[in-house]
This record gives sequence, structure tokens and C-alpha cells, in this order.
Amino acid sequence: MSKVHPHSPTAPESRDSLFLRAMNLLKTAGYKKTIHRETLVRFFLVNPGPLTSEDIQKRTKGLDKVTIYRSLASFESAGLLRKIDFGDGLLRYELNLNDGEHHHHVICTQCGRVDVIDHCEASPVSHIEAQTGYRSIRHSLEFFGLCPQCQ
Amino acid sequence: MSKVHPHSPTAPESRDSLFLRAMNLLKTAGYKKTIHRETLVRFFLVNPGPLTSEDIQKRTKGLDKVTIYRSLASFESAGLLRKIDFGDGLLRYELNLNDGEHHHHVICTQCGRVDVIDHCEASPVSHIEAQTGYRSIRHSLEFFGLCPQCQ
DNA sequence: ATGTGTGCAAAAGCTTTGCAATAAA
DNA sequence: TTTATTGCAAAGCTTTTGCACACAT
Repeated sequence: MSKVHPHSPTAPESRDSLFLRAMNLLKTAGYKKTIHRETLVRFFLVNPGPLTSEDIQKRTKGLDKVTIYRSLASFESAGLLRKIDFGDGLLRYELNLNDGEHHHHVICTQCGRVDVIDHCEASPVSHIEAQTGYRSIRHSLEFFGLCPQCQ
Repeated sequence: MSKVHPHSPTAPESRDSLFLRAMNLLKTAGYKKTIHRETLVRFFLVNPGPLTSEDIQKRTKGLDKVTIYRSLASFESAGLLRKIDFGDGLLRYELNLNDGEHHHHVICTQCGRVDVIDHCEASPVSHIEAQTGYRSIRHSLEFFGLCPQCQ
């Protein structure tokens, strides 16, 4: 259901290096190295998401649903993944190995296709902080429309 | 749970006029006038939201949960309300009697307070359309942080 | 009179939790 | 050996659906 069209075909860091870095993040966060976690990390390196737990279960046969949910929670807390909510009742997870650079998505409301928008163009956080008095602000920004194929 | 701090203390249009306009939108959309719907419309005029179904049920005693859900759906389809998703598993609804001007929110991750951000500063839709080929784009943008009281 | 709205109960759907068995360090 | 992880089943939660009765036009 979640077809994802990647934006950056050439990765600057090798997959092996990313894998090691990811496993290290898990270790640092106090998580043990298990076969399932390795499988899931490798899976996300190839399919960076955003993916639902169902997407993941279908494409990594043999993994229990609960194991997936718990792994996703660990990965998020270790900083490997970030959770995304498109507002359709399903949680999605996306690879997040470059914390700094965040991006957003356009979701096709017809077919569910997801594309990445490279540059974040939301209002500067400093501006919102000044206007509202809030601090430590993060934001969630997603676009919805009809993809070229569905128009 | 959803405390909302309004941004615009003075309404340009009288409450009675808004009420009539809202009921007219319902009528135009083919919905009948019922006591519950009138109650809910009046409630939203005083509490523009965003509010969860639980917020609404607590503050309009006597209304059945299912009636609320179905009314909210009618109101949304008639254009009175818009649905908002803060990503916490609860749907919220907000008065939407001025379709044109849309705004966003800052949500306190500690106490749940919600403030309004008047000006939308997301990337122009035309720019996203040109970049992605998507059409009929709408967007969802919410900010999360610590409100002044919770810092 | 006809079709819509309402309320109760039950179902759905995704996500979490409990617990005993298993595996990692 | 001590602590975390896994898998199955069961529970939790919000939201939706079914159906008979009541109400609006």
C-alpha cells in the first residue's frame, strides 16, 4: 500500500557503514543485538520508508507483529527511525540516520504513493517561538494531493 | 484535556449570524435540522476547538458518543468543521466557518495546551506542485513544543 | 408517509500488555 | 546467571457499523 518514491538515488554513506552505525546506536541505547533487529535494520536500509507495520510484516516474512512493534519502538528511541503520522490511522516509520536534515512528504490521496520533499519550508522555529512563547519546537508537515498518475 | 487558547478575541461576525450560516450549510448539504445538531453547532461556536469527541461529550452531557461521531462527520462533509490529527491517536474537530483562511497550531507536549498560529508559512502550494507534479495539494502542519507554563 | 437521525450494543482496526519460554551478554 | 527479547493470546482504545425505534419534512 505504501509505495515510496525516493528522492536521493545516490547515498553518500555506504550501506555497510550505515548498518554499523545503526547497530551502534542500538548498542549505545542499551539494546541487545538480535537476529530480528539486524533483519529489520537491513530492511530499513533498503526500504527507508515511511512504512506501516503491515508493510514491514509482509515484506519480512516470519517476523511477529508484536516483535515488529517493539522493535520499531526501540529503534525510534535509539534514534534510528522516526515515527510519522499521515492521519489515516496507521503509524509509519522512516529511516532517520541523518538526524539533522529533515524532510517532508506528499501523499497521493488516491493511490497512497508517497514522495519526498527535500527542503523544509515551514516557518522558522525561532519565529514561532517568538510569536508563541513555546520552546523546543518541532513540527510535522505533510502535503496531500493527486499524484501525476492519478490525475 | 484539550485546553485551547484562542487567537482572535473579537469575532467579526455575530454568533447568531454564524449559527444561521452554519445551519444553512447543513441544510444545503441535505442534512435535517435536529436538536442535537443545533446543540453541537452552538457548542462549537463557543468552543471552536480543536476538540476530541471526548471533550465534546463531557461538555455536552446527554449526547451519545455515536451521535457525536456521526454529527462530526456530517459537519465535516457540510464544511462546518475540519478534522485535525495531532498524531496522538485522537481525532479533533475545529470550527471552519471561514474556509479561506486556514491556520495551524502549537501543541504543548506536556500539558496538551493548544495555541493558534495565525499565519500559514508553509511552502507555497504552487512550488510543491511544480516540484512534484502533484495537484490539488492541501497540507497539514502542526508544531509541538513546551508552552510557557511547562518550561 | 418516507427517509433521516438516534441510541444501544456489538464489531473493527491498530497498537499494547501479560506472561512463560528463549536467547543474549 | 542475569537481564532483555520473543511469541502467542488477550486486552485497550478510539472509531465504525447494525439494527430497531423515534423524529423531521
